[in-house]
Amino acid sequence: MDYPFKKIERKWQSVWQKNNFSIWRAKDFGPKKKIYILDMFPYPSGEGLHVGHTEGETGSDILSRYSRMNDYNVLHPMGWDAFGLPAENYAIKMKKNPMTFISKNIATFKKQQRSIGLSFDWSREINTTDPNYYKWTQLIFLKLFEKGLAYKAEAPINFCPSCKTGLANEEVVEGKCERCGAETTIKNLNQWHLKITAYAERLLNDLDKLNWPENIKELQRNWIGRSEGYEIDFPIEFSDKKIRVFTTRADTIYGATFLVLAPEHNFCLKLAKDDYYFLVERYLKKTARQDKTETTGVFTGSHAIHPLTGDRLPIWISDYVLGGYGSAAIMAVPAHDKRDYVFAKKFSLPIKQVIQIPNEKGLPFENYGQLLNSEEFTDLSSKEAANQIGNYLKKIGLGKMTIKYRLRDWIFSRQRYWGEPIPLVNCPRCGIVPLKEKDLPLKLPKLKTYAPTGTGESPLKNAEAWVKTRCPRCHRPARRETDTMPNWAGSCWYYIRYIDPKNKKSLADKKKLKTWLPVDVYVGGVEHAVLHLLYARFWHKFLYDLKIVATDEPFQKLVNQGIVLGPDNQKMSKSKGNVVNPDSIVKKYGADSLRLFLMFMGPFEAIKSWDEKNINGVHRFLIRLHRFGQRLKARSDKTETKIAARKKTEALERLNWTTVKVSHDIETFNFNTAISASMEFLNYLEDNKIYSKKIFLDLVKLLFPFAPHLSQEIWSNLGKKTILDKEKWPKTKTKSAGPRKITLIVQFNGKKKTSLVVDADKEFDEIKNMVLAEPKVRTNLKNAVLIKTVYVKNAVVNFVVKPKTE
RNA sequence: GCCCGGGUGGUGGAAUUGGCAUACACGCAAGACUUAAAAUCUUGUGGCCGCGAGGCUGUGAGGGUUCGAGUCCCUCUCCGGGCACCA
Repeated sequence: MDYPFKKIERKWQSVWQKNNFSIWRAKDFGPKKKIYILDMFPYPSGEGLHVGHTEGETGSDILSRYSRMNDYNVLHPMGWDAFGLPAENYAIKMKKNPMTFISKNIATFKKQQRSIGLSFDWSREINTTDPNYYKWTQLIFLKLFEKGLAYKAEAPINFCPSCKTGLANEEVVEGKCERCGAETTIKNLNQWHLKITAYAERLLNDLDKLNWPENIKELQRNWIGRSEGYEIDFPIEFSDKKIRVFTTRADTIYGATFLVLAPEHNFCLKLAKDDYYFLVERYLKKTARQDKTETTGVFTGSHAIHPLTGDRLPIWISDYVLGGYGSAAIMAVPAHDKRDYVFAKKFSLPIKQVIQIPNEKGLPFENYGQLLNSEEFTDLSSKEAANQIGNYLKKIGLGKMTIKYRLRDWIFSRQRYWGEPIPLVNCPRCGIVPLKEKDLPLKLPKLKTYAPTGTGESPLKNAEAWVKTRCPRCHRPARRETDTMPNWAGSCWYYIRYIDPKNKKSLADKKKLKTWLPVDVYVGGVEHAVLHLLYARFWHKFLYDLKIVATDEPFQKLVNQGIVLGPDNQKMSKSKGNVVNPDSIVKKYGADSLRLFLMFMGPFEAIKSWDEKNINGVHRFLIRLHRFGQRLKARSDKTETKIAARKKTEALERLNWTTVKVSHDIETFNFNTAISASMEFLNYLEDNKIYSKKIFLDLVKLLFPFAPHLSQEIWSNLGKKTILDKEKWPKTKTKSAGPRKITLIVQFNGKKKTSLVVDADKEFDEIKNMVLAEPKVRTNLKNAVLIKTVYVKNAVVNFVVKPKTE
């Protein structure tokens, strides 16, 4: 028989809702230990909550409810990352302000979150598009500007022709716009940048301190891409100028047979000799860096002088050398670099081997062999040679050690409407002038049309009345900056605002910040590894330098929920029509079943595919749990005393074990095994007819974080008046009272033959006779010669034998 | 090409870190209840051999270390993810 989940869930949700959910409100100051459990706040899209959100939010909810019962002061807030393109596109289509769309969606999201029983502290709700919120986002930008970390520069940047805006490096995935999937192009635009590269070293080093999944740390390390190497100057023949190259392989310098400049290099045209000028000019014009497979290049006609050998090295131009990395010029060592090799082959340039490659097959080019053909450095190891050659170059003034990063500065302006306006003014007299703090927030104006201009400029350009202003410094007529911030800006510091969401004087009160930061557990998807998570760390470190926050990292522990694929094993998306809406599951099976199902599908961090038929398993479990509660209620208290003492001791021991297991598994996000341990325990109670209210109520407590509605219902059905959130988690004992029994495994040659129950912590001599008396042991020993006996206390005895030979 | 993960029944997945492989659940099969079906309950369920007790075999492949390997080491292979003319 099914249980009345609809009635039960409605009932307890309305109890929790009293006083605006005050039971889940975090106390800023108090004697309890704090824990800050944070979800990556969602973008309130028109599609509503999907099972991906639900999975992560259920996981953090379980930990939050568990923590409350373990006497923690829990901060578990929720809010809305509401700037961004979908709302803007909707606004363009409907000719309405994006806010109307956002408000409606937020209402839907909240209703859904309540319907699955998520225990957020709603008194701290925030919304990045609220001027009372983005006032502070703008203030942080002004601080960055003040410290010289925000600058405007014309640079070739990624541009999305469909979204009609510039993008950050991080927003381009495989040459496509991260948001809309259109192919991006490179455009020269005058854009605001944030100098994230100034923090590269710290962003890299501090990863070591964090309790994050190793793969995410590795993604950030690769993205930052630190390389140690040398800058080496190659004098140009018949000139006093030098070409500076960057290499991580100074040891291969004797193998350099030509130089290659990126087409963006300043010297390209200057170096082009008469006969070659036309060719070079043509090459520079047509190169578009589209085709990465074809090797192209052009000779300048000039030569450089090798700083050690004095050889003449031809200087070439090719787009396989990048303009934006290193010094946009390389020394080509075709014998030991694959790309240089391909280029040398194509244009018949010399190849000179300078490192021993011991084995043709399997060894990488970077293999640290010994040097060949390298004058006094010959026979040194590659590593040693790099040092010595580096030192020598330094001595003669042609080289120095240096560190380069792959990380680029963050392109921070967007030519769109629905973002925080950049609070700056262009004054014909004073130049770029920041607004005063008292003039924040600089609110977005209402427009007639929100469509991008198509000229590469923001729609705000059209709001003439808003654009026209006066310079904050000289008070003469001036014009506002019309670019807006990217949608990542608001999410860079929202976890700070939750701590003090209504503060009118500062981002948040210092004392409160000190109480709550850092975030102890941050739950979200892996897709933000080099976007939000990198940007937020950058801003946090900046705020740390301003002494606004007291920790140098925002998120101590990070947990990624694995994505939930659709039933077809494809990523859920509207266009594929495989999106599963949690509402339909709640309707059919109830919120508790949905929660349990999501957590039982597999490890929290693993990729899972949605297979609805498995929901029967957890739903049946809840039915049985409910029924067991009903049965207990129907019995008189006298029945309980009838359970045999031995049976009861065993049950208590199993309960203890289950409690330890479930607690551990919640703390480590192994929810699937916590649930199976609970299932096993209920199976055990049923099979052995252990109708003990006391024991069962402890199981109900263990299940409360997972299935709060039904657990609370059973709790109250069995005569308890309290709210489970305020109850204490069952206590565990580390040692059991009586003599502990263990199951000893008996192996022959490492293979299990039998097992027997013995007292724990015994030496082999004490139990030897018992073991030898086992029939299986006797027969096995009879037919063999015993060579050795291995005994591991409390675990195993292994008889090493060989067959009797006749 | 480089860097991370991962490969266990028909399926999702367990295995306290070197000590009972396949817990828990799905599915399937048989049975009970039912006029019937659904729901529910009971039993069985890695493969091979055997009526049976039982035996053999088994965690992508091959080798190694060990009394003992899903777990550690080496070689290979396949799958997933990330980065990529980054010098």
